[in-house]
Amino acid sequence: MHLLARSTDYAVRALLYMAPKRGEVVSTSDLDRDLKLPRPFMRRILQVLQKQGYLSSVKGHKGGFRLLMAPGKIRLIDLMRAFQGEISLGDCLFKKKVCGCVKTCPLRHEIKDLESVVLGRLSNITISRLMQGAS
Amino acid sequence: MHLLARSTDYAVRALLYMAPKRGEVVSTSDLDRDLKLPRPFMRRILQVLQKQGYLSSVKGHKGGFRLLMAPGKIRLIDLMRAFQGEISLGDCLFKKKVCGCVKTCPLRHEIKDLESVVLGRLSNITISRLMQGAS
DNA sequence: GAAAAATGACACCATGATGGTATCATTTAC
DNA sequence: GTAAATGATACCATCATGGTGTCATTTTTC
Repeated sequence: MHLLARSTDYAVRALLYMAPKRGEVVSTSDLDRDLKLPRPFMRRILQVLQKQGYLSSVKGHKGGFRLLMAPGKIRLIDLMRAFQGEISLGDCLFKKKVCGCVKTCPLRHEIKDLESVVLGRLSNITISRLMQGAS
Repeated sequence: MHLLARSTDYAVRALLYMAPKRGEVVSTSDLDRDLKLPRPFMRRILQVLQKQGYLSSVKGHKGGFRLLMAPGKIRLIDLMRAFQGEISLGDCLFKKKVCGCVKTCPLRHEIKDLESVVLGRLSNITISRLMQGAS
């Protein structure tokens, strides 16, 4: 059971790498050289981060990506959503087929409860907080 | 992202079904008739529950399973472990390949933290508690 | 102007976990 | 003896994930 997908993890690493270099253009090659992550996969991830507004892209030779958002505003939960979809521990596994017991299902209730706890904590984890934590 | 696998969910349903019938023998057919879950899959699940000591089995005609353990002692976390393996949100995704930063990895630390919270709450959820919650 | 180095946009593939089925042997009530 | 159950497994289909590859376009640099 992985809470974080690899893609999310890679994204975090990339952002942690770029955070101190704010304003600078960082290319996939830079990431590849320093972080040793699978390059084409990383490219895809950076493109997502760009579309989500975390990065701006610079095309052409000497191009790359630039960090747009303040590290304190980049929340882990949002990255997870971008790469893994909505985080819902508590969705009923059965779409109307089995249960019917939407209201009464005790499991659903307990897990939904837990979910809000998890989401709450994940919301507090930001890139800048992770940067501090690395010390 | 599913915290609970379907197998775990089925197991819970089966146990909730059997709990009020304690002492009685319940067969796969009974479960099948009343809970409308995929029968051969259910069989496999009951066998696991038996091997784990939750149920005893009665072979032959009119056979089935009998609930052994008190509903208050059956914890969701243990069922999850039985059907989904060890619940570890925080394992590093990379086995020595990428990181090296075992101590410093900030993500790892934060998630491990969250993990203990989740495990703690899951440990408190028992079958009997779910029975009450259904009211 | 041409080559090099970058992103944009996809299509594609391999693998593993999960959900689910099927089969055959054995046991036991009637 | 037959029906109805479990024991034990082998098997299969589907899907999410991780990862690769390709082609077009852009832009710097010479």
